[in-house]
Amino acid sequence: MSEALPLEPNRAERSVLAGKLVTRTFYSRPVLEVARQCIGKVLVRSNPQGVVAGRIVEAEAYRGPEDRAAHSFGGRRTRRTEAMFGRAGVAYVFFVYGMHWHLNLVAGNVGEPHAVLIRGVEPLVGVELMAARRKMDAKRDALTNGPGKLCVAFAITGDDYGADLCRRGPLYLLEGPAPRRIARSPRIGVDYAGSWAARPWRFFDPTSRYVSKPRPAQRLA
DNA sequence: TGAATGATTTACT
DNA sequence: GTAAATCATTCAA
Repeated sequence: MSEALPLEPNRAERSVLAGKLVTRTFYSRPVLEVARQCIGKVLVRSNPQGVVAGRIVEAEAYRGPEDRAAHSFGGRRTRRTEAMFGRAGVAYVFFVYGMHWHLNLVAGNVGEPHAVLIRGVEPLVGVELMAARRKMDAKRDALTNGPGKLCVAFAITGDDYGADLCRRGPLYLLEGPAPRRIARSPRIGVDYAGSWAARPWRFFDPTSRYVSKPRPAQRLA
């Protein structure tokens, strides 16, 4: 991308990156708790272009096999969903609408196909690199306020499928200050799931600018 | 083998 | 506000 990058992390950025790794036991719990408590944790991406990191401000729980909104509904186990059936603390990455990647954290015990979709992140480290990838100004909320947008900013693709988030590799999660408040609502974009769509399994920090904006169709509901 | 669709984003009227 | 972009995955046949 840009030849001027990467920049060395500054003092504040180094402080963020010095945080403790989130351990696998955190993920090996009920998916609703994982979704709620991952708000405030810090997602880190490290690759040859540089390091970017951001605070998770919005996430949704998907609890297969009973949850009709989950890709693992009905116990569907395929090449795509396989990661959700394995150990917790790895990345479940998938491609939708012919153009967007989405990142999930695998949760629960082995054999329980649960996952947490990351929908919004507040930039903390490498904002200029994110802006270059997004081809927009670094100050805009739209940089990382949606599941597909943040995957572009973090350069997350199918290559990250199954990545272990519990060690300092290309993609991992660090502890961060807990938010003052956590709000919840129904999940976005899962109207096909009948009554499951009404369950308040979306969690977010209501004070953050980087929570995703509802689409027109959502606004009417 | 083919048709339908989606855990969305962007551009445009 | 609406529509286009664009393709892996899924399911039916």
